[in-house]
Amino acid sequence: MGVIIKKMEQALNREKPPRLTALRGLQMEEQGDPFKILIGTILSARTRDENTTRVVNKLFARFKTPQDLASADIDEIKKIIHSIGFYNIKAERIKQVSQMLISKFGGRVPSDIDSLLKLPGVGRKTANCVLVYAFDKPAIPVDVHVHRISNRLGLVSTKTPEQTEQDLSKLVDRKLWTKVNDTFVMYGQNICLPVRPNCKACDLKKMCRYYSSSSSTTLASSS
DNA sequence: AAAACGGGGGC
DNA sequence: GCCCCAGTTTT
Repeated sequence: MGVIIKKMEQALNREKPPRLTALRGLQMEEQGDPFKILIGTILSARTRDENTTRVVNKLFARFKTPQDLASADIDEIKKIIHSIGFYNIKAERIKQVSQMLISKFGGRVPSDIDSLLKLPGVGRKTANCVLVYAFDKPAIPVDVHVHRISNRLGLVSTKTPEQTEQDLSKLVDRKLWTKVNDTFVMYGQNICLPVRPNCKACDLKKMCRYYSSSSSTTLASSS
């Protein structure tokens, strides 16, 4: 797995541009704060990341703690995050999450999966993000990119992200559990796209089921 | 199993 | 103008 990640990183560097830095609201200046990781991850669902990062920073400039957000005016929250997708639902949820943190978890973000999954708007992917990024606990957040690429490379053979998570966790060294997410996601955005992936730039063709089963017309053209 | 939530960016 | 996007909840 370490080799795979290294080859992905090399390809990403070689393909110069995208690198969409400052990814995911988890690597902002506020990283390490479980509350901000939790809220930032909830807000990032199904939205482009540069945009979300900006919004998250704006939100935390105004509301810094669960107490702040729990008592915030919902319309002000909505106004701040209005430029991201699903902003209406997300505003309600992050306020509810903050309230529940206070009422059920002593104002702190819980560090076990069962408690995290009780929070509104928190599913497996978000819960695992909090576990591994905020608490350095074993967890593999499986989003569409991790799921797709793991299957294309034959690391797993699964239908659901849950299965992928389970199978991957047996395969991956604990040290790499955050890297799998970080690297696969960037690779998925920039090279191993859902459709017309840039296989020309990829050094993993030899082990790739998608590549070996694709005709040249389904791959991205070079010119 | 499928629909619904959704504004912004790429083309 | 059309299509897609670091999911989760509800039907």
